[in-house]
Amino acid sequence: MSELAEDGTSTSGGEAGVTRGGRRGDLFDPTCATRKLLDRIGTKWTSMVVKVLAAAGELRFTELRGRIPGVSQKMLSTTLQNLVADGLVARRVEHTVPPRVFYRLTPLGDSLEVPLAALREWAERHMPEVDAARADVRRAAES
Amino acid sequence: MSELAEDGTSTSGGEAGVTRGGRRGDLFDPTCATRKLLDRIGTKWTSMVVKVLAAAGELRFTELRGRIPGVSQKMLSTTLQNLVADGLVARRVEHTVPPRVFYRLTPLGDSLEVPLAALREWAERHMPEVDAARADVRRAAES
DNA sequence: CAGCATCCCCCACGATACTG
DNA sequence: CAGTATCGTGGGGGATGCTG
Repeated sequence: MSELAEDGTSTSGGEAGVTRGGRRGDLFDPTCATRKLLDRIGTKWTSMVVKVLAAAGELRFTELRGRIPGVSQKMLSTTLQNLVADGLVARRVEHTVPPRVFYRLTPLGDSLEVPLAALREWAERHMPEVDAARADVRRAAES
Repeated sequence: MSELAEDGTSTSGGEAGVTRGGRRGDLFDPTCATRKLLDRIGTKWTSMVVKVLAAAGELRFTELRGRIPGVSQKMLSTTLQNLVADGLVARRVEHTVPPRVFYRLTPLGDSLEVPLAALREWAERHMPEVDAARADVRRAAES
């Protein structure tokens, strides 16, 4: 297994620093697959959508909304579009009146659910410790 | 980084008072330990720092910088502070001239590395499929 | 060397309104 | 019902300069 796969990116160098005047279509990409993935699942609702779909199998837009408290329809829509574009979620439309749209995980999405579930388990198991550590630091900083 | 200090504890004279703007009804989902975690590791450099520290054991600030292409001093500093505050990274200072500061994973941080590595493996294995799906969608949208 | 302080840009996200 | 279009904002994050 290869580790440290990321190449240099050459952030410093001749061609960087165009940032200030405004640049078009740049690619700042370090080709780090993990970071790209984390950028995706790190967006606020993505992991939750995946989780809910993994648990429920197939859901309609509104059902999804109902199971994800606090999400706006815009963000749910955007999140789903991204997931569909990424090939993680399949979208099925029934052209009735009113229309019904179903979402479910693709096999790829299902395979992502595995490491994601592991992360969830870690979170539920260890986040209390993290919070305790934070509280600790806060107290130390105040005195 | 996300917030986390919703408890006021305004030490009169301190700098609490996050109340500006007044957010109502936050704290929705009970299952969002995961989301909090993803907010953390979803920040641009966190997972990379954890990875590098997991591989190297203990590193100084500059060494860390050298192994994470593209990171700015400010963001590395911020990231490390958060990781230390979260109890995932330990900070050790040698009060010499010039000073030397070492960072290494705590046992807690090490335990996080496990699911994180699983996620990395998924990414390296399946991100090509994700990218292919994206390209596919693009082509479909163009015609 | 390690790291704050400052400025500023960009974009994820929320609220609201409208459509097929 | 299942979205799109538009506007506004907070804060993540890059660049640069200064300090102990």
